[in-house]
Amino acid sequence: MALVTRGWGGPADDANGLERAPGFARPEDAGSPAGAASDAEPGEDERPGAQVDCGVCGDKSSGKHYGVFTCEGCKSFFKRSIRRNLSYTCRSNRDCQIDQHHRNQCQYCRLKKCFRVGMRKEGERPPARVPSSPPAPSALFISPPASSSAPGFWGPRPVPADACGLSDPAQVESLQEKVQVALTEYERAQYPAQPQRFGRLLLRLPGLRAVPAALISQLFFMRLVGKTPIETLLRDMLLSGSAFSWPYGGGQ
Amino acid sequence: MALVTRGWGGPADDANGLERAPGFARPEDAGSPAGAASDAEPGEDERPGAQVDCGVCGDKSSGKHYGVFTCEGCKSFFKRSIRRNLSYTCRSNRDCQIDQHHRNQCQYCRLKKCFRVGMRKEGERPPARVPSSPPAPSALFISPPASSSAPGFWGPRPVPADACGLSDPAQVESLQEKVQVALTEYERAQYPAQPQRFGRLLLRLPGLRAVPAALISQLFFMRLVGKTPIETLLRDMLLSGSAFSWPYGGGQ
DNA sequence: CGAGGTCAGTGGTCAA
DNA sequence: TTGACCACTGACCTC
Ligand SMILES: [Zn+2]
Ligand SMILES: [Zn+2]
Ligand SMILES: [Zn+2]
Ligand SMILES: [Zn+2]
Repeated sequence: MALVTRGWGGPADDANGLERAPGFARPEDAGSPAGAASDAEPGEDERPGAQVDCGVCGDKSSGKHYGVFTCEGCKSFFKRSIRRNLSYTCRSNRDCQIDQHHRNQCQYCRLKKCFRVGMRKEGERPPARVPSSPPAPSALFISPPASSSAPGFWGPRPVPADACGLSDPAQVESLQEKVQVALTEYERAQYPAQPQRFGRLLLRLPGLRAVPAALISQLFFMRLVGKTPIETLLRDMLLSGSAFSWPYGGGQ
Repeated sequence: MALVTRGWGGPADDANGLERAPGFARPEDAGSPAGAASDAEPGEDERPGAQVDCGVCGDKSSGKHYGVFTCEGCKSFFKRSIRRNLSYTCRSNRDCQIDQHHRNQCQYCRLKKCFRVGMRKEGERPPARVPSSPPAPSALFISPPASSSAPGFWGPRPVPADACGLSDPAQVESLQEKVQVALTEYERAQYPAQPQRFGRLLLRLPGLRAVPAALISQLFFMRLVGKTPIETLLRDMLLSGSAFSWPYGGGQ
């Protein structure tokens, strides 16, 4: 089984995967020419009366889940991965076959396939009643509610003195606020009974600022992203949007 | 997600109950600032033409249901609860935030809010347009959204060094958090389009702490409360609850 | 308009 | 950790 770590952005790798159906493309189709994983037959989308197969593993689907027809297993797997922000690692070459009998062999490739066929956490078009609704609306930028481990957070007003190469205060401030808002939403969603959490967390920042960034980085990010400089990671995340791919997290 | 039990005939366990708002809402267990997103009152303003929000969770309402403007979700939830006589139990302190994104976190508090804003089966209080309920909601601590200038707010962790006569850190912290939560709700209600406001405000605190309390007091509170020491004012406010009367309520 | 019903989709559960 | 199972939710529909 694949190694597991917390915090992720998407499965990743070359696949830069996640590039959802660009503009207009049947979400189902995605499943086929995945180069590596080819199983679910694209063609047979919906025959009246015929059950649609799981877009991820080809098993019998139990309906549409997270935007795609999938089986109960893939639905639960995706749910758990999203919910707990799990991150997996492939022991092969990230091109493991994902079908009904092998879907549990590699979590990394299974999750990757989930994204590839278009599964998304929720934000978009959840039920979409009556209308056959195929107009695949923007698939770009899922605008994820922030990764739970919430990296990229810094200081209040002034640009941190030890920040490297930052120059545009307004831009920096804007980014900081985006992250703060994301954290607000996350906390409210995860701890609705503790409305004071966000305030408490925020007021820890000034104190944390007194700790050298290098030390913070080592204490908090080392286990998560290995020796990759957090600055590099953040830059990549911000620039690549949802297509971002995490470097390998060292074993947990 | 609150525990559920069938049939709530037995008034036995406190756990359930949720005494309906008989006649005119009883203050409900005071304490709880409960209300989340703009805790709307039954009276509620309703401008013709303007969309009214759900009185329970703040989501868009789809019309009046069971006597109150509510969304489809709260309407169905209330219907199911009443019809099947469901009884829920809160896992926290019965003061969970109920808004569009948290309404499913605690059924107990959701139903409680339904009753509080005036939802009822049907045979009761018809269109009774009479705002018979405005009688000062709850006597104790209206827990109003805090005056915008938000006095009484201080520092993060440690009791301010220049605070006079404070001795119980836990108590102080508890009060600070109450004020912070109040400010959160106020900001959310007043500036729904600026979710970052609270964070920005909170992060000003560390900087403000560097300014001598006496100066702060003079700059911010002088015009508001004259020469009355702010400490005295706060003490009186906290001790007298809603019965408190401002020195001379300086102009706006 | 609003009460009432419907059911695809979601979330939680818990043996295996 | 997986996934079969089932209660709950809420957008939509009918009356
Ligand atoms: Zn599957
Ligand atoms: Zn693999
Ligand atoms: Zn509602
Ligand atoms: Zn509750």
